[in-house]
Amino acid sequence: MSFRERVYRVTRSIPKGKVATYATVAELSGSPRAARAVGMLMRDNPDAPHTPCHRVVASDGSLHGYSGDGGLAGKRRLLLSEGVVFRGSKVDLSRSGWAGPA
DNA sequence: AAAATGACGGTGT
DNA sequence: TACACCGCCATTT
Repeated sequence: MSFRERVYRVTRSIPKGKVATYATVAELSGSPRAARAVGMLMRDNPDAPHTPCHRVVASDGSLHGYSGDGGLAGKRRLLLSEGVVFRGSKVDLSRSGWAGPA
């Protein structure tokens, strides 16, 4: 099982209507400081049917990138569509932030 | 095997 | 709050 396998697995486990930070995904994947590497893997999976990478945002709630359709704008719209609470151009992590399995 | 890259995070200015 | 710099990790060349 590779690091990426774990990352994708975590990404899939993010509840609908909530978002996880790259750092959180990295931590749940076993490498708390690998947020950067996580982002790379997300890029490889735009919006694959099994990996909702659009639910992964930066630590401050800001959206970084999105290789999927619509780019960041599309990503923001998608999250909004799932019920994620936005605060301006950033996600309200205090409300829609997901810190991992309860 | 080594160097370069990148959807990051934290700190400093 | 916004911008710049350094440090980190896994992947790719």
